[in-house]
Amino acid sequence: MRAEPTAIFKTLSDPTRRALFERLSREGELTVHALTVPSGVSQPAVSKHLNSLKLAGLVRDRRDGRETYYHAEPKALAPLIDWIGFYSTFWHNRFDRLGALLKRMDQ
Amino acid sequence: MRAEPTAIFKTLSDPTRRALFERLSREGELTVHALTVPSGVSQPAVSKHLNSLKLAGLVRDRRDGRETYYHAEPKALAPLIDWIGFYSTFWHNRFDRLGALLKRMDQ
DNA sequence: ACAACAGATAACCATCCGGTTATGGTTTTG
DNA sequence: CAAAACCATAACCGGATGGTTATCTGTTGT
Repeated sequence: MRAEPTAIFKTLSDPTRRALFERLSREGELTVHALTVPSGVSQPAVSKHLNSLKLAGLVRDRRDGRETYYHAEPKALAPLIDWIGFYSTFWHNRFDRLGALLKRMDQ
Repeated sequence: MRAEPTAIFKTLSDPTRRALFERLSREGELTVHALTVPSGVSQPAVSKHLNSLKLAGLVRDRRDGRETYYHAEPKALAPLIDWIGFYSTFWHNRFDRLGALLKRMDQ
């Protein structure tokens, strides 16, 4: 049984949500406030997006006083890479099961 | 300017649609009828999904009489891989040699 | 103590999305 | 030529989704 990539695809399909993940990937730990300011949407919207990302395993949070720090969890992208290599014969032939390969590299 | 992966994420986020792409990737050219039978949804639903995939560049079609053959366009997944490597430093390190591969493949 | 701040949740709303049935346009078949 | 087959499109419907404002809890600072 392979991991289900539907949730990851769906979570990353929203540009605002993906932008949050991108910032966290590049800048490390950030508070909700820091993420909200340049996001273009309201703070509740950001909170909801962060919760979606969290449910998909793409981010984690850490409470510190009245602030909550979020950080990206890039390993959660593995099912995506696995899917690309597994179902697309094009990539499959060229990368020989890229996902599995990268998993082995992780050790 | 990087390719916009939103459309690809969104298109692949639906399981029925992704299953169509998977079948076309594995089995090559198939008619709408052949795709409809085991899909679990109606023929118009399949046609609409195929059109979505087509708009995202993930499939192409070829008319032959009263039948329309669809086939996968796996190169259209390249922006996905590019995005993963670009925004996730975690995977970026693992993709160091991959970027060159992708560019060389573009011929 | 209290005012201000950080964040999550509730309630609501408009739009999008994936499904359906019905139908129309071509092409093949009998 | 008439009927059947293949596919696309139209029209419609219910539920999911992304946004808002309002509010609540909890924490910090004066």
